[in-house]
Amino acid sequence: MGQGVTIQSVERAFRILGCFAGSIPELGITDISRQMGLGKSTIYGLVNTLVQEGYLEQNPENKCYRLGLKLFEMGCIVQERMDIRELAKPYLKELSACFKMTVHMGLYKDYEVVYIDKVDAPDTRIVYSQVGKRAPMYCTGIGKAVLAELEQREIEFLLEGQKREPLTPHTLTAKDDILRELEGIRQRGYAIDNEEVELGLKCVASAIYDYQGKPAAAISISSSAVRMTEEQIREASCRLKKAAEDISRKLGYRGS
Amino acid sequence: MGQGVTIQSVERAFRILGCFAGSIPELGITDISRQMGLGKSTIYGLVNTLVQEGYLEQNPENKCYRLGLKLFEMGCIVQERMDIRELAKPYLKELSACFKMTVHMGLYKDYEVVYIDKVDAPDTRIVYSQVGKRAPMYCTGIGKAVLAELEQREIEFLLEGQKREPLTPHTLTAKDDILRELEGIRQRGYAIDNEEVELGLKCVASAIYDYQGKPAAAISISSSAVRMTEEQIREASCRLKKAAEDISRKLGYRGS
DNA sequence: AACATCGTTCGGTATTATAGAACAATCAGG
DNA sequence: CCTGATTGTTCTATAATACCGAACGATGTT
Repeated sequence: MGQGVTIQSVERAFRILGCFAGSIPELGITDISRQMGLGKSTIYGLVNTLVQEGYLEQNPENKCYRLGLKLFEMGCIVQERMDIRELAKPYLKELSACFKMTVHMGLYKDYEVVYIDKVDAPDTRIVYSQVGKRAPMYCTGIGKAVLAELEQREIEFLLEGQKREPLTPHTLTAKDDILRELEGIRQRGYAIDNEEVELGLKCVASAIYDYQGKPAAAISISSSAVRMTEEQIREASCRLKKAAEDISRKLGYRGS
Repeated sequence: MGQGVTIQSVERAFRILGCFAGSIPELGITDISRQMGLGKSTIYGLVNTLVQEGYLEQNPENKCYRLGLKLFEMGCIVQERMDIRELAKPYLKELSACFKMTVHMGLYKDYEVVYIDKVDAPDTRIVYSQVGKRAPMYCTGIGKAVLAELEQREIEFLLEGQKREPLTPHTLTAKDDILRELEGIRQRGYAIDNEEVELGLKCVASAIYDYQGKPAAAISISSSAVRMTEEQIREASCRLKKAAEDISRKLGYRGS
């Protein structure tokens, strides 16, 4: 992680931004000061700079701070430049429309999955949005689909390095179980999340490869467990694999 | 602008991020160094820190840097917390479906408009996305709708402070012309962009008020000039005003 | 093969961020 | 209405820290 030169005050500034990623959207100077373990005046200067740059804004009523619009603006720019996202969008839409289920796309980044897009099922009422969120590799459909296709060294490293918690009774946490599961994924060409992250929720996922042949992302079709029958899984996995292959090819992948 | 304490290195770090907001998505150390007018080693340290925090990432091929995924993640969080956005979404969808035109929502921020959401017309092929972008007040529908409802002092200050360029032959730039236009907007209750920002593009816009009664945002219906007939403008403005009022009321506005 | 340009490293210097105490403003409770 | 404990903010001395210029090795170009 921490390699090379680090400018202390800049690092601190971003750690302050990180404080606002939690569940509490508004924080005061004292809150931040406590959370960071630094003096109030130090935080004050940093926060002031963040406000000037538009990355934080101050609620004039209670003097508390919250994340600023600039982050939204910059986030939009990043979004526009993610060509894999634009490229995959029509496939996601088609899959969602075809199966009337929710479709996700996740990027492999820093040994985790970052959800970068989704298309909700047409009948979705409550939207439990995941876009922008991170998720672990070992128990999500998208995570496992990517994990299975990584180099053996990287798989080992990944499974060694992180602790795994059982999110449901179905979650695999033992290293051997996961390795066996990954072997199955490689043979089938797609991964299944069998209520491993949330009870009553199943999904099918398939990996997307970049021009170097490395798994860079994955797409998934998810639905309530009752609707996701064996029959549906067969059909969905087939269409999903086809879509993932097409996207990979458009990214410059020349493989199987 | 620059009030209070400023931490130099933090300010510089964010100015570096700003360099990537332009049209060139990848920059090298030397590029940034030139653009910032600072030594390479100074930039190197700052960029390194930005990479460590995930706000920049390095392309391993050409060693160049680009905006990092962390900005996307943080942008998504900001997006989630914009309650006005969630609140207005159904109205935008309905307006778009009803008129088969594109609907935008813009926030008033720092004497400019920031587009925070849109719903494309159903038949839209090319998507010239504006979400996340800023736009001037004096010539856009959303900008004028908000501008007209600001306090006279603020209007004066705003019109004094910025230079206005005619984007099309229809753009109003003279202060007196604009003041007269704003008077008309206040009387009608909605603003019209009559090909003032792009030839062949018209739009109707109406302001949204926050709980303090101040204009905080606006929504607009836009379409090609040929489709936007007098008849359409009458109907659209009527529905638009109704929607804007409803949204304002949900934000806590208690007014006319 | 010489040259130019790139990203990166190094170390002395003094600018700059830091921390702690004091400030005014606000709020809660008696 | 006053007290007392918060809050965000300002100030200042200190020394830690970010800065710069020059040098490095690696690429790629002429």
